Order: sequence, then C-alpha cells, then structure tokens
Amino acid sequence: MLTSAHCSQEYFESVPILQVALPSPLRRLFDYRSPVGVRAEDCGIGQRVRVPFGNRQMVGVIAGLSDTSELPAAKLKRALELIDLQPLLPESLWQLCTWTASYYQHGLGDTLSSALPVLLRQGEPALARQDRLWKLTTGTYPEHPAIARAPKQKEAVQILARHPHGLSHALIGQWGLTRDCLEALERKGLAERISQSHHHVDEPLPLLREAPLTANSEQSEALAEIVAKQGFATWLLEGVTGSGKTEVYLQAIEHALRQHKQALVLIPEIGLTPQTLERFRKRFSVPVVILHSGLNDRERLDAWIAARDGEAGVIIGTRSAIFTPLARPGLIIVDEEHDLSYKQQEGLRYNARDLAVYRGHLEQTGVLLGSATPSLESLHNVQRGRYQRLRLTQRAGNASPPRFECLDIRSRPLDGGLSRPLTGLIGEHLRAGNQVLVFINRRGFAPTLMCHDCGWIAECKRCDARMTVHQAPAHLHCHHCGSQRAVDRHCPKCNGEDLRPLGAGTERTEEQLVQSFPDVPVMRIDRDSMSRKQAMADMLRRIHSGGRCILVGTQMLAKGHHFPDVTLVAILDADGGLFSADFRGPERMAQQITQVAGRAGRADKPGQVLIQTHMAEHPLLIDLTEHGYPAIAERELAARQSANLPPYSFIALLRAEANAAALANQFLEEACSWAEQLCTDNTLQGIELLGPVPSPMERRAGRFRAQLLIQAGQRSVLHQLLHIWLPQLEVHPLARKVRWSLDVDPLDMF
DNA sequence: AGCACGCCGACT
DNA sequence: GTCGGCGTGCTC
Repeated sequence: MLTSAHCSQEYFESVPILQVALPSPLRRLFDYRSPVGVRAEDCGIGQRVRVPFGNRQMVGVIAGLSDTSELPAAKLKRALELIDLQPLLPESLWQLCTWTASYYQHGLGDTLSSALPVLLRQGEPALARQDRLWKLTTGTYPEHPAIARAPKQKEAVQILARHPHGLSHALIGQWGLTRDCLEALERKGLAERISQSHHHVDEPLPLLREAPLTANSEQSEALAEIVAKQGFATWLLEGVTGSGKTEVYLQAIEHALRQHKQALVLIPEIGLTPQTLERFRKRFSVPVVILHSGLNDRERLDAWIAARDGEAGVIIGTRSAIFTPLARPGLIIVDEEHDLSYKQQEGLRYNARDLAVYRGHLEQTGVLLGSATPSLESLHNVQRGRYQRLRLTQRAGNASPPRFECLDIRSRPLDGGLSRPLTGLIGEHLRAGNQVLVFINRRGFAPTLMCHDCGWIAECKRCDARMTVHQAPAHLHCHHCGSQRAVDRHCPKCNGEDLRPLGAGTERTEEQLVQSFPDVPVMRIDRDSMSRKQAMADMLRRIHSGGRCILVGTQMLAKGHHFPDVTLVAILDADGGLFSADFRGPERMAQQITQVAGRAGRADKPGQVLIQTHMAEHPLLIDLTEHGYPAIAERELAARQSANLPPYSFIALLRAEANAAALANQFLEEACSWAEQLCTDNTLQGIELLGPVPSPMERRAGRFRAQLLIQAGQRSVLHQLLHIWLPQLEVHPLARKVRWSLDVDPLDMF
C-alpha cells in the first residue's frame, strides 16, 4: 500500500505541463510545471497562473496542457500560483480570443491582454465581491421624513426601491449613486448591506422603466424580422439620420431581455453622447452597464464581472467592449458600424465590428449593425446574402430630407474659407432665427505658414508635413507628431518679415464668422476647444437651448449629436476626399458629408446643405448631391470590383519604420521575396505583393516608414500565407532593428 | 517588449 | 577610476 507521501510524489510526476500565454509580443506559449501543491485536475485551459519569467513575474493564462515539453526538464520552471480555479472566460469568449489572435496574427498572450480588464491582467481575483449588496430596510419609502431635505438620498431610495433583491455595490456608480450617500442612509437606518445571495430570484420584475415609443411601420417591420430569427443572424439596419435607429435598438434589446438574455451594444469612440446613453438607462429597469472612459480599473472590473455573471442586462461600450463576457448572450448591436474607431490602429489591430459578427456566430445570437452610411464591406455582405438588410427611410415626424447643393468656388474670393454667397446664405438663415453649422475638417488657424517674399513654407522638423498655425495661444503645431514651436517672425530662408498663414482652419473660420456676424454667438467645436472636460456638455446645452447661433467645427460635430434648430449645414472644403491617396477616400468623403448633413433639420424646419467645392462637375459630388449616399455606395462598389479592391479582394499591410529609410525598405524587400518564395513553394494562387513603397507620408516623428501590401483573391489563401510567413519574419535579423507590424484588413493605408 | 550583459567615451 | 550610451541575446 502506498503511503500518502508516495501518493503525492506519484501525483506530481503525472502533473501535466502548463502551456502559458504571456503578455509579451513573443508569439508563442511558455511551458511551466504546475505550482507546488496544486492538483492536476485543478489546472485547466483558460485559468490564470502567476509565473516567473526571466527575472520578473507575470500573470499568464493556461492555453494548453501537455504531458511533454520540447524543453529539457531542467529549464522548466514551476508556476508560482494558480490564480483561478475556474476558467476566467466562458468557452465562447475564449474561442473568440484565440480566433482573434490567429486572424490578426497576434500573440495569444498579448491578445488576451487587450481583451481583459487591467486588474485581471494583474492577477486580481475575478469574483464578484460578495459582501456588499445594498437594500432598503423594510418600511423605507421615498417620502420618509428623514430624507425630506436630502434629494440625493431620496433619489437613492427610489432607485433602491426598484431593486428589492438588493443592488450590488459594483453597480451603484452606474445608477449615479455614491457610497457616501448610501452610507448616510445606512446611518439613518433606511438602507442596509446584506451579503449576496448568489441565486437571483427570477421573479418577473418589470423590465421597462418607461414605455417604448410607438414604432412606425418601417421600425415594426425591422423589429419583426429581428424577433423572428432564432440563433445567429446579421442584419444591416440602414437608417437615415433621424429615422429612429435607436428605438429599434431599444426594442430589440427589450426582446432579448424578455427572453432572459443580455445585450451588448458597441458605440463609436466619440459617439458616447449623454443623451443617447440616458435613453438606454431610462428605458430599462435592468442594470445597464456603461463602459466609459471615466471608469477606474476597479469599476471596470466590477462591470466586467457583472456582465459575465449575468447581473447586468445591457452592456454599452466602445471597441474593446466586444471582449466583455456575457453569461446569457442574446444580442449584439454595433451602432454606426461604418465608424473607423471600431478598428484598433496599433498593437492588436482588430476590428470590433467584424469580431461582433464572428462572436454572434460563436454564441448563436443576432448581430445588428446600424448606420445611415453603411460601409461598403457591409453592403457587399448584404449583396452576397450574408447579412439581411433592414431599411428605415422615413424621418421622425415626416421631416423631409435636407436639400443638397454644390457651390462652385473656383475663382471666388474666400474669407476664412467662406465664399461670399455662403456668407450671404448664413446671414439669411440667421435672420430667420435659425442655427447654422459650418463644417471644416481642419483644426487650427491655417494649415500653412508661408513667406510671401520667397515662398518658404514652415515644415515639421520630424515629419514630411507642414506645420499648422494656431492662435490663442499662437504657435505652430504638427498634427502628425504633436511637436510644437513658436511662430517664426522672420523667414528663415530670406529673412523677410511677410509671413502669412495660408488657407483656413476652424480658428480662422470662427474669427471670420465673428467678424461677419458680430451679434451672433459663434461656437467652435474641435479637439482644441473641447479639451476641458464638460466643455462639450456646456456647449451642447447652449446650442439646445435654441436661438440663433453658428457652430463651427470638425468631425466632432458630425458624430452622434443632433441639432434640431440647425437649418443650414455648410461644408467648406469637400475636395480632400476626391483626390485622396487612399482607395477609401471617396467612401469616407460621402459618409462624412452625409453624416454632417444629417445633424440638421426637423419636421417643421427643413434643412439645407451647401458644399463648397472646386470640382463641382465631379461625378461623385453630383451623385452625392442628387441621389445621396446609396448611389455613391453603388458606384464605389462597382469601382472596387473592377479594380479588384476590397471588399472584392482581401488585403493585409506590412508596415515598417526605422531611423534610416534604407533599413525599413530592406526589411520589406526581404519579406517580399520570402513571401514570393512561399507562394511558389506552397502553390498559393492569386496572391499579389505590391511594394514595398514609402508610406504616403514617408517621414513621421523622425522615422522613415514604408509598407508592403499583400492582396489575395481569397481570404483563406491570404491567411495561409500569413500563417507561414509571420513566424519567419519574426526571426529575421532585421526584425529587431525596424519597428514592424502587420495589419490584416487595414482601413487606412498610411 | 523588457531587461540583462557588455564593451567604449566624458565626468565626479 | 566610474556612469552610461545602445548593440545583442534571452525569456519556459
């Protein structure tokens, strides 16, 4: 008979090797023996371990178990601690992460780092804190005399009253409550803390706090389609601005909640408008968790746990929220699916919209993509029958769509970017007591500073770019690397003194408008004027209080907000998108103009959109003004097809940058010839390697950049190549001297 | 990526 | 004599 000592001895011999994914750019797993005293059956895939790595410690995730290791036993270290006794993520989310790592050619450890809240990466336990559940004491009511003069506490009582089973401490912030306030109630004997009963009573609490709006026929039709479908389906909800997409979202969520499921809502980065969020909060009585940038690490983890454990009914967040685990996944919504902020532009370059669709497939839920200006990728998926199209064409209250016009500004004088006819038109709208929105996609005072004597232009010392002139405070600013310097007083080339700002940015346009309309408030909205927290909220309040005013701003104006009193939208310079180096230029331009135009007007005040251009005969502008975004989308899709560009082909972009141009280029040249070789050896058909070429802006922040485009007719072939190519690139001697990255499905070519 | 080790220039 | 520059190599 074996003694217990023998037992444990035998036991440890049989403990498998842990293959651990670590947060390091090294795209491989590291083998460890299990921690002292941990039983084999307690170690499983998806659990975190703390391990020694080099001379430091790291938290990693077990990604595999094996009986053997390629490493000699002597080199194997022992993990220090098993952090989780259960997998951290539900199976479907684990699969989403491993798929993401493989699709975007990124290390699993690094991928998990992007997917997990900071505290979990640091080894914090992933359990809901048990001890804090706030609840009213029996007999407490909102009109209790003890809180008659404490409005905050009164509100807290009202909120707690809606949570008869207790409100988790983790969520109090989400309901706008503070710990202090609840503790005050506790002292008054009105509220108490109970320990969490982990079994939620599935009592049919009222789901809604307020009744849904009455859906119009189009909304009802869309909802009927959504509700009818069980399991995985992707819908493209194409709705002009003001057609009530949000109401469709809300009612689709309601349907998911009624089935005791959760809904995940992705919104663009700047789309977090307080008004929209308030609508979600107001509608549902289930906890609505909002992952906004103001959360600290602890709050973020609490929200994550609330989602994973099914405590939160609706989870709203930006790009990274796609990795929030759900106990009972029911629906994923991606609002403004065309928005570029869904694509991460560094490190793990994932596209949250695309991952949402894959996640829906994994979890067998519906995925609802919404936009007034859908991406060509999504429209193409509709054509191929992969997505179902749902349309909303009527604006609320039968508001008529804005009238589009182009204004040819060739040989017309411009003051601060504004032509005389436009200034006249602005005056008319203001005299009618309306508001005007002026869109100019350029911050600062002027994009160029030029010497009038010799033609010298102020350039950035570290980039192939011009310095933008800013006023208040006056300085030159490079928008590409952020470097700043004082405005030159003399031309460094000819010593002349006549240095002139050329062209217009938001500051100059604002200045001109103030001059032209001295008695009308002019409000500038761009990154510089909105840097103060709350600045945006203050500005919006002023605008919504009505009365004539002029809004001048960049894209910031174009996202999410609606300005009902605006009757004129002026787009000062539409031409940028017409000769962009990027094949997506026209698509972008059409989306941007359509989005800005959509900010204006309502039923009783039809809107007008005026586009200043030097290319009034350009077919793109004509199509856009006469037939709107769908016409442009159709035209551009046809162009992409004949040029064999995405979405009719699949691309990846290998970027490299180095202190010397030759170095980056050499790396890409060699990478290119390896790829050619691999294509021949493995008979990979239909792959084209374009480049390497210098990036459109070759020098940026003092580094030289170049790129190599890989294009394939089939996605699987592209990925076959990437899978064998990347491990080779990684060990290339030059790979350590240049900064390189691979972008699968790049959205811009810079 | 970090972080060590390692081998050559201007300073207490 | 040291502090520190970044080249090279490793992380189970």
